[in-house]
Amino acid sequence: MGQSLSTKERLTQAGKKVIYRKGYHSTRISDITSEAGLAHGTFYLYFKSKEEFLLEMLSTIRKEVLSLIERGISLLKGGKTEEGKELVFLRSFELIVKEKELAKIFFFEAICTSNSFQEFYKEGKRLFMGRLEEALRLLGIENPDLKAEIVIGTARHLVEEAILSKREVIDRWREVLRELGLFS
Amino acid sequence: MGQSLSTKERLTQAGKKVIYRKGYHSTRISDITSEAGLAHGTFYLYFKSKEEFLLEMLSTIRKEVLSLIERGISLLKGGKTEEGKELVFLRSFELIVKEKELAKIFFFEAICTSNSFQEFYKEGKRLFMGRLEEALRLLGIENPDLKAEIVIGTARHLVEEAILSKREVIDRWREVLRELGLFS
Amino acid sequence: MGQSLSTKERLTQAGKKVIYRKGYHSTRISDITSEAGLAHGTFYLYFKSKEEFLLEMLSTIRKEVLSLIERGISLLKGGKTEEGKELVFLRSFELIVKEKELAKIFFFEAICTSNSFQEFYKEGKRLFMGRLEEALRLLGIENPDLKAEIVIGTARHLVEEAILSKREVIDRWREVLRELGLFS
Amino acid sequence: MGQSLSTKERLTQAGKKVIYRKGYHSTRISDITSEAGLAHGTFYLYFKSKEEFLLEMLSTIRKEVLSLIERGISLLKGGKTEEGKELVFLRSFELIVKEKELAKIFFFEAICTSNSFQEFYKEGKRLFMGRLEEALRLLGIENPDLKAEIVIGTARHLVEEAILSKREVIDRWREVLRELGLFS
DNA sequence: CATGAATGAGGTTTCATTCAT
DNA sequence: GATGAATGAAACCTCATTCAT
Repeated sequence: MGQSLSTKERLTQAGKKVIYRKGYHSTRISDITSEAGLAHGTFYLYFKSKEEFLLEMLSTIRKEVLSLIERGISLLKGGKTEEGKELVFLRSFELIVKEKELAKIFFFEAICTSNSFQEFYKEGKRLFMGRLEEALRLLGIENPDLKAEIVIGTARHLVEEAILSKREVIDRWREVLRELGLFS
Repeated sequence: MGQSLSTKERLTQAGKKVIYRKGYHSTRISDITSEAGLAHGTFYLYFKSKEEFLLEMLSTIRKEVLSLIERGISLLKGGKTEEGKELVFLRSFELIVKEKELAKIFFFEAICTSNSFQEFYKEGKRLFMGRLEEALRLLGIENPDLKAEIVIGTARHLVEEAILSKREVIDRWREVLRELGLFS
Repeated sequence: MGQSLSTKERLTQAGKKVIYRKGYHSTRISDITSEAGLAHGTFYLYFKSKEEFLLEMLSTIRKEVLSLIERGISLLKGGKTEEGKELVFLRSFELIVKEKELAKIFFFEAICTSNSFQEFYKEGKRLFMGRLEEALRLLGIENPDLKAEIVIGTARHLVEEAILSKREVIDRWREVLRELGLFS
Repeated sequence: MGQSLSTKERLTQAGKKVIYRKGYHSTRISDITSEAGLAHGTFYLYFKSKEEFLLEMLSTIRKEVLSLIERGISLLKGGKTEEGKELVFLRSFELIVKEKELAKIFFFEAICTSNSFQEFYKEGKRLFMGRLEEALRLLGIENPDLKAEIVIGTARHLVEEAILSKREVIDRWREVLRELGLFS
């Protein structure tokens, strides 16, 4: 921290940026390395292949969001309802929107790259949904499984709007949560 | 039915099938033609390029769904509330789920193929949302624009489940509509 | 004559026109047939292949010009000097310029198509040169072989100007002949 | 010499050789690379496309000959008549004949490849002619523009003989120049 | 650690030619 | 004779990956 980034991190940052801009398929390894100011071959010192690189990007965002939600659930379990809700429903959403480069990669590149990435995406979605349902249950919401689907669907829709149309969606998301009776 | 299809239709059907299975990027023209039992070059008698082929697939599903919704809106305007709701909220959803090959192409290939396809997708989404909002307004629903976002997001989520996880989602969709106060 | 053209002739005329415009390599058989208002396959009822078609074009112009020159030489031999010179040096040049479509094909497509066409071109050139030298000898010109090379080279250059730059070259050609002491 | 050539140079040399032998259209990129002992893809590290490669070949010869003539003209302007004539009329011709591979590409491939190459050829010819006329004017020759056309046409004819029929033409060219009163 | 030249498999597209009607 | 749908060989070009320095 404060330190100049490691070579691997430079590649990751560059890849995030370039893939966000051009999409995974149109991004060449040399785009990433030249964005990072490194030689083409350097890429392969840190990643086995382009696919593995994508997987690393995807894991990052998946892990970050999940851990946020899990911390929220711990709070809920500890009786800190407001703080928990905040993390589970707001902070996690804001994180995704803030990390729109990674989010775009997760939501829009994962499915159409290959079947193994599709699996990765599905697994991620299942994990999100499970946590969400648990949170809703802890909050005593009726039909938590159904509500979870509505929440996750609408969230995804707004994230899409943020990414594809650069729309501001944070406030809208609060409205949605209010409408669904999850926030007041 | 039972009639032999035109060559173009054979290509379209084959393409739909193969792209659904392998994804647009992994599908080679020769995959499509050999699935159709035709020679490689035949493809180019009917489509200018692989991209144009994709566009045709995308247009098909977009047009079909939109026209269904529009017919529903006409009914709503004509006072036939129940029939209208049926078309706008149920039949259109069922159509998408039935045409899951095309739907997958629309929802998952459009965004990550090239910017022009992304625009096509965005335009489609805008059109869907506009119609949906209109329908909700005709039904006297409060906050029709907000509701439209929730509806479209959740619908998309369930379609994704149907496509990626082969989950049965028709009944679930009815539950969602009921939960949102749109059906009884 | 006066009759509508035969199918074969329609193809030939169309080919002449299209190849002049687009060049032999860029011209597709279907360009020729559609210019002629015929079906694609019809081409192959009259020509064995695209190459044979080119050969026929090339033969046409070669034959026409040679026969003109030969008639001129006959006149020279019969003592009709002025009429002979007229044919050999002027009419033949004018014919080539008038038939610029065929001339372009002969001069610019023959060499770079394949080795057999190169041979055809070389043979044509040898024939032209032989006749020209004979004519010059009949006229009692000194160094007829050398003069023939100068005449043929300059003629070709002006034809090129006419074809590539649409320059008017008939008068210029007369000046050249005068400069070379062949006309007064 | 004896030094190993750069990769780009190896490709250029190989291309020159192969195109001379087979013609531009019949030459595949892989012919060039395998002649150079390199992999197919290497070609595209040094040239954007087959067309750009051709352009480079064409530029080379055009530039070389023009610079020779321009040096000759400088000499003429400086009063060094004999040395200037030598460069303008003899050395430049010899250079073209020596570089017959490139000359063939310039004279026979440029015209029939595409319109942009045709333009390149026409521009080259215009430049040659302009210089030649200037030289003739500096030498006090009458009708320099007409003479320039005769000189350029005949030169081109002899170059063609050298290339297509492997004829020895240097001495013949001297005869031509003498016949035209440009050398003694 | 880093470099970047070289590799070559693989995909899209074109179009001369055939042939059943 | 005429048609035009279908064929499939070839050629261009890209780019992930390797490896000698």
